[in-house]
Amino acid sequence: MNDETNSNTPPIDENKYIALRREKLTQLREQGQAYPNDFERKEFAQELHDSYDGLNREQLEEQAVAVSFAGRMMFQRVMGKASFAHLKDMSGTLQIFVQRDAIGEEAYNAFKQSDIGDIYGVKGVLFKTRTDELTVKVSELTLLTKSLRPLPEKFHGLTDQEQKYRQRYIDLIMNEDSRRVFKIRTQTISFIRQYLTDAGFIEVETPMMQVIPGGAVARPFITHHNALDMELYLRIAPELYLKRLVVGGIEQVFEINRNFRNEGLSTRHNPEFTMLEFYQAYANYEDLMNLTEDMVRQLAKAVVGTTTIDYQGDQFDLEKPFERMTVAEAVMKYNPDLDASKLEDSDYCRSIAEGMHIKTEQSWGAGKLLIEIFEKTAEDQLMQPTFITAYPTEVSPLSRRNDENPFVTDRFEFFVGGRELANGFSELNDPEDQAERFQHQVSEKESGDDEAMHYDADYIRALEYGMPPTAGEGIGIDRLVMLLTNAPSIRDVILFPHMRPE
RNA sequence: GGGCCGUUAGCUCAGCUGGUAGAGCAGUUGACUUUUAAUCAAUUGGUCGGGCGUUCGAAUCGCCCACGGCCCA
Repeated sequence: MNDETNSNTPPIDENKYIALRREKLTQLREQGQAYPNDFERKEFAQELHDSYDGLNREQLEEQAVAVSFAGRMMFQRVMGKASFAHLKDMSGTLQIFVQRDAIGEEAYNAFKQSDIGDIYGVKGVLFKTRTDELTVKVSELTLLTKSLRPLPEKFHGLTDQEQKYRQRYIDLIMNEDSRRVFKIRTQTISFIRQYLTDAGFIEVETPMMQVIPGGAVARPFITHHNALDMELYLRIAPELYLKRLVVGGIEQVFEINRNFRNEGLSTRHNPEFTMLEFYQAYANYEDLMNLTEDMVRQLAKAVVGTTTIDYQGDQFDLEKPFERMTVAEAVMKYNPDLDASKLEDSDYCRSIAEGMHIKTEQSWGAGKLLIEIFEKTAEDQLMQPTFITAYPTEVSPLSRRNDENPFVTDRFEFFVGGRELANGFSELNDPEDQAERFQHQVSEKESGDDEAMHYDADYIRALEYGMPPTAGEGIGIDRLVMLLTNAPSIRDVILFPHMRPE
């Protein structure tokens, strides 16, 4: 960073606490290397607890276990000529016991000057206190990093939502539950990756910057490539690229990566979010429902140890077979007064929708109207794990038509707690049907729907080479993690959620 | 985009119908060689989110703005 950028840096908050710590840092600089990098950390807190918590005082004393341990000081208690402190590392917390007579008067006085948040390396021998807490009796103590900013008070921790999101590092230092959430997130992604790999799927990476944003109905972010002087779109979905790979013979393929959608923010929407998409040739949407059911059930067992999920006051059972019903069945279940035989009649659906104060467009057919009715009256009632099938063709431009009823497609969405977690279908592999559907989307776009899809000519060309019968699915990882961690907002499961600049 | 709520010390929060801004923890100084939200004594600390207005007087009332939270579209 040069001087100019420094001078452009807005001043950040300073206060007397920071000033006092800066003075201590200045002294450290005068005494030598203030930021040493030669401490050799050999043990983690948790492995020491695992190995030695079980031993009694006498056994520990006999073994005289020497350790070299480092961490952030989260707690310090000075009692005259001896002090206790807790050092926290990535794995957990370990107590240290520092005595003047063991490390010398000069070092001990320096230790008394330290602040909560300082990072220490210690060498010493393990012992147990009167209350049987595993503790390092320190023989050598090194201040590795001076902390200049005071941490939140230990009892309440950091509760301010905004600060948790903007300064996630403080949140992670202070809140065990936040660390737990992000650990479960990591474990979730690892589990899924392993599950699919074990099932013969191959993981790939496809473009995040696309010339034609496809694969979903959403508004994209636009960016610009200088050398080529052209607009590019951040992807809204990887779908069309993954299906090109199926054409190319990668018959079972998946990607876990970020999608970007230029839409409003809410507790369920972040502009960038993580999606799993996977495709399997010679499978249909029912195979994928079965796979999803098994994967979600096993995932829950693996990462939270139970298939009974407590979520914001509700309880969901992932053990018993997931319910399955069609869109039309769901609409009738929650609107028993409707005429089931007229749900494919656009005039009928329009009058019902308008009676529900749904804002409709003239161009909408029965399928779109039916989905609006479904979303308004049924979706948020789907609490227990439920697959909804038979989505109207009109709202499923990439899905294969149903053989018996071309009004609907071989598609499902998966709901838990009233929230859509997954969307899958037998893929439309008829290039001529796909071309027509794209054409329909283009006319929607021309009549003002800026979320409608573009015509992707190369994708049609790929299909013309022949894509085997295939089923594909997308699972929203963030929402899945919300469910598993009992998180009320998507921002709680994204390390650095999007915020307006301070 | 609309509605409601919030923004006060480093952190967590009080602050009534307008009258010199408070607590706990943290910090500072001192005591204490097995503490667990340690204890004891003393003590510092504020542009009350920003701006404008009403008023003799505004953290408090009104308007505007910023940021956040929740709900709705």
